[in-house]
Amino acid sequence: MKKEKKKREAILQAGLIIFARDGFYNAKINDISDLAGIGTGTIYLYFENKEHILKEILVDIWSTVKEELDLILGKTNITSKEKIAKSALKIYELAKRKSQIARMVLQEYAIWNDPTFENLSKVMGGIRIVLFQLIQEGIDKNEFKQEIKPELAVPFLIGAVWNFIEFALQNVDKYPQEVFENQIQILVENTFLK
Amino acid sequence: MKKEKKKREAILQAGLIIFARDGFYNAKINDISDLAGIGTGTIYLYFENKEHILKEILVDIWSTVKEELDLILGKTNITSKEKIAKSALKIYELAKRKSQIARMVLQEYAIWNDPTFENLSKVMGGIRIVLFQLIQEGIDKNEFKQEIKPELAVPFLIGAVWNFIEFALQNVDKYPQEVFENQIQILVENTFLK
Amino acid sequence: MKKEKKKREAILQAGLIIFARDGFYNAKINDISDLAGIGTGTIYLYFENKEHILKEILVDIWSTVKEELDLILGKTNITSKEKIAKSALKIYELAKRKSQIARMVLQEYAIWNDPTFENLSKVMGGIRIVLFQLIQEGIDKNEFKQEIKPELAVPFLIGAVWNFIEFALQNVDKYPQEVFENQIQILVENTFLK
Amino acid sequence: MKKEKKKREAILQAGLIIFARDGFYNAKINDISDLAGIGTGTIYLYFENKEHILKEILVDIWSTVKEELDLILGKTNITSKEKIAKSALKIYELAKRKSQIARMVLQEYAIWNDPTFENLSKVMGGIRIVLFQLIQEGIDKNEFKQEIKPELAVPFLIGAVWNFIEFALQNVDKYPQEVFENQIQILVENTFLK
DNA sequence: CATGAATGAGCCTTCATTCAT
DNA sequence: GATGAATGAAGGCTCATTCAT
Repeated sequence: MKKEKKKREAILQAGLIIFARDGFYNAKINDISDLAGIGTGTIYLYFENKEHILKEILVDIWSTVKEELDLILGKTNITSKEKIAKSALKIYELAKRKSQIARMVLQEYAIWNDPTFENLSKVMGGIRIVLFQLIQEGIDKNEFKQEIKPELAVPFLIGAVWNFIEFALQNVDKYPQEVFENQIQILVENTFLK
Repeated sequence: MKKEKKKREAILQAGLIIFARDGFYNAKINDISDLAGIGTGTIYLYFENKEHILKEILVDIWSTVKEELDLILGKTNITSKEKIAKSALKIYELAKRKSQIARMVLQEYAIWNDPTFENLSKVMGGIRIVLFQLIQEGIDKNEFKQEIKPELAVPFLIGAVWNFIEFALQNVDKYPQEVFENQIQILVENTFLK
Repeated sequence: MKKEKKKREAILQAGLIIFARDGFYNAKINDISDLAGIGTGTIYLYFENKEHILKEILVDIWSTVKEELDLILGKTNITSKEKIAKSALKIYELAKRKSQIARMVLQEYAIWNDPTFENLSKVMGGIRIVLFQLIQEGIDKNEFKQEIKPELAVPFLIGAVWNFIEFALQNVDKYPQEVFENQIQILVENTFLK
Repeated sequence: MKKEKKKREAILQAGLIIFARDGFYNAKINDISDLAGIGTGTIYLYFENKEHILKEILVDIWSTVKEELDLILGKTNITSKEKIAKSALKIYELAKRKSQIARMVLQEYAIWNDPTFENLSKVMGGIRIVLFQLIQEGIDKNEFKQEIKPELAVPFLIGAVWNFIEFALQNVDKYPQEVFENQIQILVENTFLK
């Protein structure tokens, strides 16, 4: 990794933590640069402004999510029911593993669709498409209810999983992990089955 | 309606619109007072500060939602499946009727659980309880899947409906209303059925 | 006392207490009107503005002081030494009896000489003149040091007594009253004696 | 002098002038920064807030006074009478030399004892102690009146000198300097002598 | 006369961004 | 490239004063 890349990375890492802790509007650029171990001005060598740091963080995370979903969609040896359950579980696992990241992403939901964040919208759009395909596939294979309209089911599904995760992260100690993993799959599967 | 009430109401109405348009942090107190047709300082005769305006707006809205859910929960002549579908539909209708309000509420999701907003947390907690009871009832009556844990299903359900509405409000022209109403019920019902 | 007078009086009484408690700049007009048991606007029927309330309070108090000093100056059967000691004692007693008033007067020292407070300056000027005459008399009668310049001794004396009182009021419990009374006389007498 | 020090100093200098001209409550931060030739925000790089600027100014000045008094107290080759006279003269000279500073200090008397200004109270306390020792010494050496209680004489003395200076600064042209210097010494000496 | 709700000018402070070194 | 001191626009909030009732 080159030096330049290293500093960009440090800013993103620090931004992640500070944004997650304070939220976008209460996060201070100086806190980010301090945590990143660089000068205040250096931030502006790598990012246009505060918003662009957040944008890139969110794009990174959701890109990872999308990659995982693409893998699942591409599998041929499992049912749609299994695919959709696996997708939910995968997202849950990702969120748990990087709970700090997840928290941040979840809290800044208001920005997901902000038109000024083009790249982000693009990534989010990509995720919606994958999920759309996943659901459509289930319908086509007659595994899922025929009345379901995939384009409307997608936001339903995303909101459900997202808020479930938010809850799970806040109540990490109240239930064994298996319960969370089990429940998210049951609920998601059930949502679409005939 | 007394004069005093009228001015409070004007502030809340204006706050609603400005907060929905700009988000909490970008909303300017002067924009709110201008829109309300009052002086800057007048705001502070009725509200402690900017946060408290938002708080009250959110409490008002969620209180209405809770009242409706209480009514549904209290019915004795319908199945749990119907109750849960009706609940989702009711929330959807409320949101549609006051879409501006809904938008605002949805965007400020980050504040729902903010412990500094006591009253709000209380109302949200109340809603969670009603939904919990609704789901538990379905399980007890053996209408819903026994494996479902209601306390985990609640955030799943809330997130699902909330994000579905967000989507519906953004795509109001793309589908006839019946489709939205139909889909939200199908998806919600399905989530819990055996 | 007529009604009108009564309300003026109430404002002055309340102003006294609030100004003494909070200082001029931190005192709030509403606190004064509340304490006076009248409406906010009523204040402005009797006083031009906040400053004029303070002005009148200070004029009242210093006028009382001046009257007492005039009486002492007019006496013919006592020495100048006794007169000057008696003057200091008198001021001390006045201050003690109305310690709340005194506190206020003392703390707003910065205003004593403010040119915008004409009447006040006039009263203060009157006090200076009385003290001047008192000291001059002592010099003329050869009781006091001939080198003393009365016009310069006056501010010395005023500052001394004033700050002594400030200290006494703050340490009311640490010494018996006789000690304060005794000391103020000794110190003042001594200052001028041959 | 380093750059950093220079800017701090510029703020203190400007604060001095503005506070002296307008008083603490009427002084505007922007006036200070303008006069200091810096940006508004720069003030807050060096001082927590408006109050802290004033605090530091006052501490600086009174510290200088204390140092001078310590020197005088330490002398062994002069009488207590001379010491006390010299102290008063020294303070007078300091005030004259930096009359603008003195004016400011005098006008903000109300803050001298404000408990929120710890450092300042500490310095003022130090001055009181030195004067106490000075007077006690005179009593012990049987130069001063035995009946005098030093702890009560101190506020008397401080108030006297402070108000004398205030007067002197306002009437600088009316008397030759020697008169002021002469009188302050006579009055102070006399106050304590047997 | 009396009221107190309404006003809005004014000010301290913050913090994203810049730029001289 | 890197820095961090400096900037100054912006905005929430206060409170003396007003005026319709």
